[in-house]
Amino acid sequence: MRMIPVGNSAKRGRLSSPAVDADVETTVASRLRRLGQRFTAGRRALVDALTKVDRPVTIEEILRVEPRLPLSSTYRNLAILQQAGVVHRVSTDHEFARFELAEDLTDRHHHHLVCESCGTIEDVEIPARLDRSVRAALDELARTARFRVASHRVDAFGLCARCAAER
Amino acid sequence: MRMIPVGNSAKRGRLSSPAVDADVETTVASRLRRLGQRFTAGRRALVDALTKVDRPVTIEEILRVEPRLPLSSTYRNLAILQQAGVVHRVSTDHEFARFELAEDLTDRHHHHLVCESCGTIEDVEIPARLDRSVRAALDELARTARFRVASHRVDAFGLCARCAAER
DNA sequence: ATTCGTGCAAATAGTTTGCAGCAGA
DNA sequence: TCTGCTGCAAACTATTTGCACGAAT
Repeated sequence: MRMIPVGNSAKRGRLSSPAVDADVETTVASRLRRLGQRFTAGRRALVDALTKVDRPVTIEEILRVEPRLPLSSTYRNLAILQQAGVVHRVSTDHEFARFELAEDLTDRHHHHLVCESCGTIEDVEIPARLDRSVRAALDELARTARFRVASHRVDAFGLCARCAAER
Repeated sequence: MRMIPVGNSAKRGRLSSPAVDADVETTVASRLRRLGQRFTAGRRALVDALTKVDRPVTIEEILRVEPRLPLSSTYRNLAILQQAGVVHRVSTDHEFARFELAEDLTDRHHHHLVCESCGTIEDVEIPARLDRSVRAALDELARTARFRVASHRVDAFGLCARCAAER
């Protein structure tokens, strides 16, 4: 398993300190409270870790950043945070599940470049107008199937720069 | 069986008979041969089962249709067929992996309506022009990340008609 | 004090693999 | 005949859960 540099999101005014955006903290706390759940240190560490990386990460990657977190609590807390709408689980063809912060916490509707070789996922933003067209088309098709669309996903699969170089 | 007519090239008529299209048989056989693999009865049964259902199915669903297939051989053969480019593995947020025939065998570039409640997936076709726009936009974004796009995916998540009714 | 979270260890479950026999080219 | 496919059972591994202790309200 290779080391992946933990890059910081180029978001305006984002802290580079270990602390999480106070805004995000408040939102997370209130969403947890809504479920009768507490915003404990372990959960804060998870949100922290996910804030620092701007792409979906595996549990292993999270534990590499936060080695003090026990495996079982991490699974349990990611599930809770997912229920609270704070974390989004991204399914992949690779062996490990990946997690990211929910879009409404990052204010960045994005899509994914999924490397079929190493499983790494990069975030990208497609033009808003195109995204709206996709959504409209899906809504229209869903109508025929009486399917209720909640969200959509546009992903690209292929080879990341690193894996392409290794060939 | 939901067909949504769209301006996509519907080159070949679909059979409604239980047997697999002879065309598909030939293609599958040759792709297997390319890997030094045989087109055995078990593999034929798998292709058969996937041809009959027009959506990604779980192993359990396959075995319900073809109960004579042993579990381990099914996993092994699906992996082989995937390598041969005959079968495509669809990753989901649900517990089971799902499989479908490769698009170039069905001549139907399609996308998915994924039910977040029961995990069932329906196929839909979005307008070809929109699909091309999506692809172009992803190619453009990928250029920046030096990512090589091989394929893309446009999926909708929500509630299928059946699950929506149960609420 | 009581409820909820934690962390270890053990269990679960989808998937993979070793191996002996069988079958297709 | 000779590889390679099959099918059973056993192994593997990501994830989940039971339980007793600790923390927060």
